[in-house]
Amino acid sequence: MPKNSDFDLQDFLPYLLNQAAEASSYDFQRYYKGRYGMLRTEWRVLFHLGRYGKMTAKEICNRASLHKTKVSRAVGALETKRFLTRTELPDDRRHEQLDLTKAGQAAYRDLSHEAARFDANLVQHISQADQDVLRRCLRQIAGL
Amino acid sequence: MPKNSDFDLQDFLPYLLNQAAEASSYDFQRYYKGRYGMLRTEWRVLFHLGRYGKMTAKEICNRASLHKTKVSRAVGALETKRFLTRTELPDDRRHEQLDLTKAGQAAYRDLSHEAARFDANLVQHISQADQDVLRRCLRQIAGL
DNA sequence: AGTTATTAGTTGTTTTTGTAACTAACAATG
DNA sequence: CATTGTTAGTTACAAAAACAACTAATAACT
Repeated sequence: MPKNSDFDLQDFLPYLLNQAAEASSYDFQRYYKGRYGMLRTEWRVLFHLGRYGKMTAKEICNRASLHKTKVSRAVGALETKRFLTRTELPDDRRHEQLDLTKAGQAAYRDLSHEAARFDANLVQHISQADQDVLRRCLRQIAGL
Repeated sequence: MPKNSDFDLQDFLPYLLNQAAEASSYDFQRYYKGRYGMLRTEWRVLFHLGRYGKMTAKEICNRASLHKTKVSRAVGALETKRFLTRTELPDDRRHEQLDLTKAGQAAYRDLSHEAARFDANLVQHISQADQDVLRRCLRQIAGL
């Protein structure tokens, strides 16, 4: 069985991407899960609201490429934790604007601070030039 | 609220990695799921056995960074599909050697062929130099 | 040998996802 | 202004993953 003709699993990009994504996500979990009992989707929603300001669930779906059911559940969980409030918009009562509460903003600041440190630590052994290439390639593959 | 002092979500590596990983994995599913009804873990186990030859479940766990329960269930599913056989090793009856059947090998060849094509397509707009940087960085982050 | 500890693998139970069907509000068409 | 279509969001159910508890075989210790 000649295996050397095949390309190696270590070179298969979806595999590599998953391994890298899982490794880095797993380590960062400890912050949002450990400190606030949040799920990954909740952390993403929180990040979007904290970073880009008040918006509607649909906008988060689009920006974060998340399915509406995931966002719906995350918003519900964040509301229960009193990290955000919903306000029905008078012009179209289907939309509801999501706002972080003080507690939500505090959690966002804390976590985004950790995220920046975490990120810096991840790439500390990668040259600036390579980091730029890496992020550019990832954005392209992700279709961002 | 000064948001510009914060770093952007688009630059957070775990986020980017997840987006890229999900986008690429999602598209490749169609091959192993569509053609053989396999789950991602099954595909990984098949790939390991096809690429690196017969081995034990534990070895797959270590090489693929997969939890033993996932591998156990994937092996069961692949056995049901008659893609592999188990043989208890006489020297230690806890281990069982996993071997691909003819059908398993055929599926592996088919899928690894598609994987190579898929991979080439993913990086078609990325220069060879950048691809090298990308894979090197990913391997480092993944801890491979 | 007999007890305890490890290791490989499985099974069961709980969380979390994914998918589809649903409600409610609005828009467009006749 | 009824009918049909679309959109935002929720809910219910099925598939999959995570985690813990378990069995069986071997190793280590006394």
